[in-house]
Amino acid sequence: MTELLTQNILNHITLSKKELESFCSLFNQKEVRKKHFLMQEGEICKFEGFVTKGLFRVYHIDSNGFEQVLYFAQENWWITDIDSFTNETPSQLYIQALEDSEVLLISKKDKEFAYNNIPKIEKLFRVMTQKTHIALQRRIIDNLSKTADRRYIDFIEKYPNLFQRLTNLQIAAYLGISHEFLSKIRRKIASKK
Amino acid sequence: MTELLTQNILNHITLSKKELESFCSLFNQKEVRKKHFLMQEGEICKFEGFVTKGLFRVYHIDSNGFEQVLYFAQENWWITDIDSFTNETPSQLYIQALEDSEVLLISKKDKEFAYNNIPKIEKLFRVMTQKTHIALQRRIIDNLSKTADRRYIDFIEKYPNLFQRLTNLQIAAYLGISHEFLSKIRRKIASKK
DNA sequence: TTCATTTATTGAACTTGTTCAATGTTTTGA
DNA sequence: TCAAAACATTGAACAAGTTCAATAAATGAA
Repeated sequence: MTELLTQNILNHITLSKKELESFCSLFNQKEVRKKHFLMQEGEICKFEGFVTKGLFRVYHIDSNGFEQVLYFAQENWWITDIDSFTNETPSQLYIQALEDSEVLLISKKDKEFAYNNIPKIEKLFRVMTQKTHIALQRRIIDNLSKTADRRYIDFIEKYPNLFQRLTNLQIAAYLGISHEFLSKIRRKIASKK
Repeated sequence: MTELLTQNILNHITLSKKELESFCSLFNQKEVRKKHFLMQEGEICKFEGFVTKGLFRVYHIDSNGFEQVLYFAQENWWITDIDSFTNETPSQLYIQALEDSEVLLISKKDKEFAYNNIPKIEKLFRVMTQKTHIALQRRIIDNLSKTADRRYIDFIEKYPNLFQRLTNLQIAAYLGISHEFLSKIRRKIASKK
């Protein structure tokens, strides 16, 4: 059940079998059915999660009612609202399952316990946060410098697997364009082939 | 010389005087004159820096020759290319002083030394990276959901101090719009008052 | 299977932002 | 202090992306 999780951890740092077991035992499995929410706006995010099955979207609804997707999380991805979780403030995000899904959740208290009792866990999350940080920086530059066509093509190349599993509505909300315009981009690309 | 730095650290975590001194001693001061570069594209970023005086911009030049500003760093801000520094890959960024400036630099080797010998330093950088992570997430959502007028007004409100010190060219490159268009936004705002 | 719901496509009119070129203003360095 | 360079503004033509409304296609639940 925690195979994927242990693999993911060992991909970032080295842990003894004992440390690994101790850390993994802090997680609880949860099933989330398609369209159901792991968290909604206004709640305080009490968990950090690791997806073992299915697919989630993390999104925001702005003052005009438009949805912006911050990221998608499929198997082997971590998921949380780091802002709400860290500062214990009401979240501005929704986390919704786009397929029948399963996550391993760790509570804030248990994560603190891990930080204090398994020193390398501090490093694990520093390294993971750094990686996300790098990805976010790249996305900001891409959003500033690239046209929507280019961002769409890059998305397909970077996440061919997600592309298969997502509707164009979801992809448009990630790229920051209307789904009608995405449709026109798709036509243009198709006609070029 | 390291007063600002110690204050900044104590803002994030608790350290004994000894730990603090030991960590601060790993930094070297460097002056960077206006318009000079702390780092340029293609170099491998060998340092992490803390600005004690002046102002820097961290930016990228895209394939069409346009500049995108990732962030500005004034006094009390940290500065690095975390991607290049972490992965030891050639940087895609420029770091340039916009005023006569001073930074305290720590090398990768000394930072590793600190991680291994002052356990709380691991926590310091985890906490700092988390905060940046949160800020980057907010910026992505803002870039996706807000119009240029709104982003400009928000920028002024959020960084009134930076607004004073920056040219409109720099601000436009941060907002992701042409400086001509920023000029038109400014006229529109001025006429409304 | 079927019918309701969600998703995708299309066109026309519109808004936001860019590009280019010209002109005026401010800063800066010798 | 003064000329050169950098910065800021403006208008006109254009390109990128949105909005709205209509229709078609795919999906899903009973």
